[in-house]
Amino acid sequence: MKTIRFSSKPDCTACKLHRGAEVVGEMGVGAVGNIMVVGRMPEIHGNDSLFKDLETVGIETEECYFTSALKCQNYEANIGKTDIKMCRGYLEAEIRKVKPTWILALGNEALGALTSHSGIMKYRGRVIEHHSGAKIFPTISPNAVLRNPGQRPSYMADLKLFVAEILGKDAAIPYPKIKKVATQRGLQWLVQQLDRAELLSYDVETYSTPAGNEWSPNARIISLSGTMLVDGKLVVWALPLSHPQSPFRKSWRRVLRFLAPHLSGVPKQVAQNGKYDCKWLRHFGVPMRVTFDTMLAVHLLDENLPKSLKTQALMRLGVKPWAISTKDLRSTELNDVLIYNALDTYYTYFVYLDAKKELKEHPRLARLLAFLMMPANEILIDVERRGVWQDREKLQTNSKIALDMRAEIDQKLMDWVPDPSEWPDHIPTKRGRGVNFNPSNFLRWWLFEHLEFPVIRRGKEKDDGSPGWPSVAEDVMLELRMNHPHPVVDLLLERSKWQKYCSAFLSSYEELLDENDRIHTTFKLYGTVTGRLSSGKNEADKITARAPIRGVNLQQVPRDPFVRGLFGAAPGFTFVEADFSQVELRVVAFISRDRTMRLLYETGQDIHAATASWVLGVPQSEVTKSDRKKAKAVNFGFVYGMYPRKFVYTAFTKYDVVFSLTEAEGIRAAFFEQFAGLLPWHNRQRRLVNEYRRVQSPLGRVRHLPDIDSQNRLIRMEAERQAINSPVQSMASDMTMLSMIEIHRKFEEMKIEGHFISTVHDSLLFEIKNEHVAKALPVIKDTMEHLPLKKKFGVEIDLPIVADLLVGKYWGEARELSGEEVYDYTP
DNA sequence: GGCCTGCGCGCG
DNA sequence: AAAGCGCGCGCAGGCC
Repeated sequence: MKTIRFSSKPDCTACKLHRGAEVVGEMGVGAVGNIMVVGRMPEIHGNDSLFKDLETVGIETEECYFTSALKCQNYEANIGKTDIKMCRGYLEAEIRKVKPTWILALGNEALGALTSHSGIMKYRGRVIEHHSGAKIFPTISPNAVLRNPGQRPSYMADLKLFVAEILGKDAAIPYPKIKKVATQRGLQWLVQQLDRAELLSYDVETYSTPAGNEWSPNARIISLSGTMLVDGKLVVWALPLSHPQSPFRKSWRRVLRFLAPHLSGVPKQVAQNGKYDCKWLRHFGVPMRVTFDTMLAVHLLDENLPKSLKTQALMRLGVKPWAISTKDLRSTELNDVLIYNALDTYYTYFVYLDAKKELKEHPRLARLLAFLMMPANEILIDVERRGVWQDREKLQTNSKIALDMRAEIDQKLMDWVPDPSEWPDHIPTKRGRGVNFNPSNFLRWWLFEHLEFPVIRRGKEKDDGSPGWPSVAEDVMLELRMNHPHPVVDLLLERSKWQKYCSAFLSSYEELLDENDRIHTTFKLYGTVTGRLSSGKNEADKITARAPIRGVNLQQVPRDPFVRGLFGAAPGFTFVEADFSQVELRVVAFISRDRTMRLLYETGQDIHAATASWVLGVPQSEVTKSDRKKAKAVNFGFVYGMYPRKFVYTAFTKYDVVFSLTEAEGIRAAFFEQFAGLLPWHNRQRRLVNEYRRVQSPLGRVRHLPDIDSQNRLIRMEAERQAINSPVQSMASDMTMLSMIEIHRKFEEMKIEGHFISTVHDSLLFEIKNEHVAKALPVIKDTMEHLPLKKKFGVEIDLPIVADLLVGKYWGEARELSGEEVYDYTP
């Protein structure tokens, strides 16, 4: 292999980078005609850890040419586009000489130098053609990975993908023979096969506007595919449905209904993110289930890894991504759609096998999948389909009120706005120079220059080193109200509330409320690193939706009854909210075994009130509701590793109470003296994460924390705090999930007419037929307070767990029940 | 006009 | 010197 070394240009002064540089004009070195690796600065030439990464995925470093986008080594300068441009000539000369077939671009600067594109996170992993004919493959820079090891898994996945692209062929798994089911005889064949199959991995291709919405009038299933295990043999098939070229384009609904019992009768049903496919298939009359979801399994095994089927197939099976070109499947060749659809199920099956094997080595994770994730998934399919009832009239009334309130405030604010002729030209707004009381450049100019309020705080420093925007956040306004009272400040504070209500909540509720006055969300069981659910629109909506879409976030509904009180129970039903009382702190007491905290809970005391009592120095009997709220800040903050400075800030912004730094230090010291078991617990978690680079919850949920290896001390400390918080948050949310599963089962067994309709981390929401409320309440409370944790996970939580029940017509306006009322309920 | 990011803020 | 955790979403600015 011929190698080449360009002579360096130590006297280059083309851009500013040569000034103060450690190395000037250093060119690349390495082999000709094969792979060119382009980093950011010349350090890349001898980067041992990069060499190791490349060797790991099977790239011979002796056969590569190493060079950089910038030829000067200068860590002080702020690198701009012009600097990269000036260096481009050198890089192009190297490319002409080296004639690489592949170029691996590491980081945004390399991407910019090679393609003029910017945004490495967007372009990573895609092949881009260079004008020389070479193929460019961008990914993130190895230095970014060193600074932030959490990026490592996806970085290595990219490198593996790069190798797969170079080799240009798939690895271990043979390409399947796909049976196209397009005739009556084909359907008969499919029925026979399905009836004998022990396992089916399935997937649907769908079309609707907005995307991903099975309720749309134009929603249709384009095709359905499967990979089956029949008598020990794999059978792969694809069924065209509503596609212009499909023989079943007119009868696809009937075809589905015909196949329904045979499809849903297969004992094992595997899918990737199958909740989506189930929602669609159930909507069109096929009662499919998911007995094993590859996405959920993969998420449990490593919550940090990319979970898409393509990535998993690549990482686990070495299969190169398969794809079809266009988004609108109706105008894609039917055969292409079918192949794509079938390959999805085929590779899902192999990912399933691989994930199952891995789960065998992690029995606690396997148990979480079987006892929590899959049952929860099954329940959530119907919960999402059912939706939550809203009072349509109330929504209309309140929407109008909110809009009017905002308009009224705007009008008052206008009194202080000067005539546009007095505005300076430099107000840089793209959308004209209109008045805008949202956080905008107009507002910043108006407040801080025209009205001459002092700048309290600035946002993040900009890339070129200039100071960030003056902040107009709520805490800034609160401080202005205190020290520089002015009607404008009060009005703006009031306005931001109504603005948020209008834009984020009421208007989207109005758009999304369905014809049965119900509003829908999509829950994700793989949306968080701790095991909590996340809630919102579905993925497809986020990408393509322009029109109204289904999917509000049910976990951030303002507690103000003005908004929360819109949600409720449909006529004839009662709304029931069941809250775990202080469940996270009880779990802290359980895990840390702190004696004081345990004693407080064992004797049925209120820990927030207790903390309020000694922080504020008042007897516990005189602790007010707002005192208790302040104490919450103390408890949560310090338990999870908050320090005095931040505590002062949070106490002020979130709880409206002013502490000095000295006071805060005193409170913190007293807190850890009071709960003497907490710091030793913190230290245990720190030791564990440093030793194993991960932590586990008592139920066995794993949080990987690769950032513990960061070279940056602040990032390491962040990982340590996450090691403290994660097991607690995980256990608390798993308790909520288990409650949901158990209560759902009991409702079915006891034939209680009522449904679980939503959850917000430590609370469960139900809609229960009026006549069945009395029967349901004790079931809910007993289940939550006595979860079968011992039976299912071998964990005995030796502390009282308490659930508070609230009953009413609307959420947020429901009445809290006493213990007796739960067991002897009269409406 | 599409797409991305930073910020601020809704919730637990 | 700086140091709660976990989310999703809307707006504005700015790039292409």
